[in-house]
Amino acid sequence: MVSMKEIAKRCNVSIASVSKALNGYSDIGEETRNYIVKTASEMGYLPNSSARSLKTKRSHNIGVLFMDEAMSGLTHDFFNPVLESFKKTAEEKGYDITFTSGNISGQKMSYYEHCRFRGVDGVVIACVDFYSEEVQELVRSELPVVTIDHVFDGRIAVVSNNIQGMEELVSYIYSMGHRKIAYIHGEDSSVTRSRLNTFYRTLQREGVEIPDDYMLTVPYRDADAAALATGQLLELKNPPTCILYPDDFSALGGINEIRERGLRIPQDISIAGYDGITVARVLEPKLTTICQDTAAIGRIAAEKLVDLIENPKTTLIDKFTVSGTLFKGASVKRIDLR
Amino acid sequence: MVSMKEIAKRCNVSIASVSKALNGYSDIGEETRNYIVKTASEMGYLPNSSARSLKTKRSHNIGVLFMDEAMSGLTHDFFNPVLESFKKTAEEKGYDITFTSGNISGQKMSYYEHCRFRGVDGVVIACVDFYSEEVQELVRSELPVVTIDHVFDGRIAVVSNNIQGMEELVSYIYSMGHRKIAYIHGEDSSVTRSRLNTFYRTLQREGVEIPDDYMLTVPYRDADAAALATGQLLELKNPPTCILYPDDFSALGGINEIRERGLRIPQDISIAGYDGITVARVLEPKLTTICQDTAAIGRIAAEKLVDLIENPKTTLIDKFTVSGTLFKGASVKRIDLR
DNA sequence: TCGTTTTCCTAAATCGTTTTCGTAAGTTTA
DNA sequence: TAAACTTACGAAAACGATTTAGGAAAACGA
Repeated sequence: MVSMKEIAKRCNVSIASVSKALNGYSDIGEETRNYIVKTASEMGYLPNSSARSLKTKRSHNIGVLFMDEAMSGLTHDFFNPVLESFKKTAEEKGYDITFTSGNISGQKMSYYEHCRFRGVDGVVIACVDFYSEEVQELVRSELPVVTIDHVFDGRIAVVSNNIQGMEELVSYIYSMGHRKIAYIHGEDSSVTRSRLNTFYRTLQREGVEIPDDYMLTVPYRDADAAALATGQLLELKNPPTCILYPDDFSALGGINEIRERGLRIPQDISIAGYDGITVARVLEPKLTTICQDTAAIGRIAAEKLVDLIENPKTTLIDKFTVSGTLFKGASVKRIDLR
Repeated sequence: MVSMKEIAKRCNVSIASVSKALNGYSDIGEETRNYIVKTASEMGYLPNSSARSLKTKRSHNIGVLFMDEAMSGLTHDFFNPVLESFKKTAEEKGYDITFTSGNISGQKMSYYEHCRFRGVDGVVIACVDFYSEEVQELVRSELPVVTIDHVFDGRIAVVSNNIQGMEELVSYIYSMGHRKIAYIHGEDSSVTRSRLNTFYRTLQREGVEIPDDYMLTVPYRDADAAALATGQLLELKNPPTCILYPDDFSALGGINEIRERGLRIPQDISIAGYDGITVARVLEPKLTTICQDTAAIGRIAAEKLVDLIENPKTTLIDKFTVSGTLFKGASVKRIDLR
């Protein structure tokens, strides 16, 4: 590995001059700089990031904390494109992405310890149990942090606009003539609460009351549970004309159950999902859903985090809301109001 | 940040002793060691990985190189669980995962340069254009490398057993009475060639000849192209009784096309996919497919790479083949042979 | 011509570790 | 009791960069 020292020797200059030439400092002569830069590239020089980090305390590395489980309404199919977009943006700004999980070098570490050990410049948190002690420790720490789909006081958060999304979805379904709308929703989390609240509010505004037995709780992204719940709804004396699911994947489970009972979508019953995962747009009938703007969520999270890292004093600490767009699939039928 | 120096001062010992105590060397007294370890943990000491890497030339960091595009038959839905499993195994062995893409710190770098810059101990390559110059450079380098689903001479590779998988799949379909089997296959790659070859060979052994117009090429993971190709097959004078798809996702496109023409699966036509992605097991009729053992692929890749990193002299350089398992979904009907 | 400023460059300290080598004390052996 | 080992520890040199403080030479102003 060729180091600055060797370049210095070859060029008959000091190491300091090499450093300055290579890093664009001003107090170095034009000729010397060119000469040094040229020989450096000839020698195949590459900076050593460990040495650099050691000295500068900046690693140009961002930690990503996310679990594979379907927590907080952020499902895996949904988070992947978010991470992809985050990675792309971060890389453009010169940062690498490292996963920070529990244990390293054999011994267990907390997330926070792991981050400190690796010397990441900041952390993005998503898809985890935000109430766990470990996450709390990280959020309370001095590290720059951005959270996705969860808001902590005094921390930057990027959240999908569940209020707008749910309102648009429910309004659309209402406008299609549905009045008996059931909602199989995910387990409790800030996302779930926000959607549930908007569901009730939007319908109440239209004067629609939803009976309690139209509301069921299932885990996110659990097709079987969703199928079961769907069966329950279909067996009601007064079944709904439309069923909302916690996410698209769950909706797939619902589709199976509905078809198994010989019913057709949307002729016999309408359904809608949430998220807008890829398969939802491939299947027939195309699923009516709210497409999350995963690219924007990832990009904004990366932009804000890098901004926070590089300009800690002036970066606005706030919640950034990203709106989804309603996809009007064929899974919701227009009902004639007699 | 509390360093060894501070611990040394507090304990009235030398820095060397602290290092020895903390890293389990033998030439340190039992009492001193305990005292040092105790104060270190009291002071909240964490090693500085940059300093350590600088000195030891080992980062305990593994680079992951994979593109989001659907190259080489390794689709995204399929690779995700592989990466997940890889990550888990690597972490258990004390390694972190960093994505190594093209550019860092603003300037463009080749993958190899990026790896050297970050000082990763090894690289796993998957899902990329294995013939690109950049990948070649990496593979020819001195870095420990493991590739997934592609074999380079003198390099460790973990590949899914396409021969066994295809053979099992085709034999099963044959045993269900199908003789007119069409194969919509992916674009050329070593994976595709291996599957194609096995497809022909297996059927030939049974004395079945496949007409050329039963064979169509589409990009991997392109539902629309698969739908188009499906239409083409259905319009043949002598249409097949069963269609094989390059992957499960493509099969979804086929399903749509088939249904749009008023045909039922499997009553009117049988289909089969490849990979065994999650949705394939949720949809009805459940898709007959080869379930890749993604967990094993990721785990073995990580194990081999770590082994290669830690024991370069004795690690077996070889190709490790992981078999998939046939999932007999309802999408293939039994045909009575009259 | 002399002092002042600017330009270009270097020496050296430092970041937090690991690791080699030396040595003093303690222990064993003959 | 002297010689030969062990054991336990420390001093110091790396690793490869960044950065501060300062100095020599050149350029400048009067």
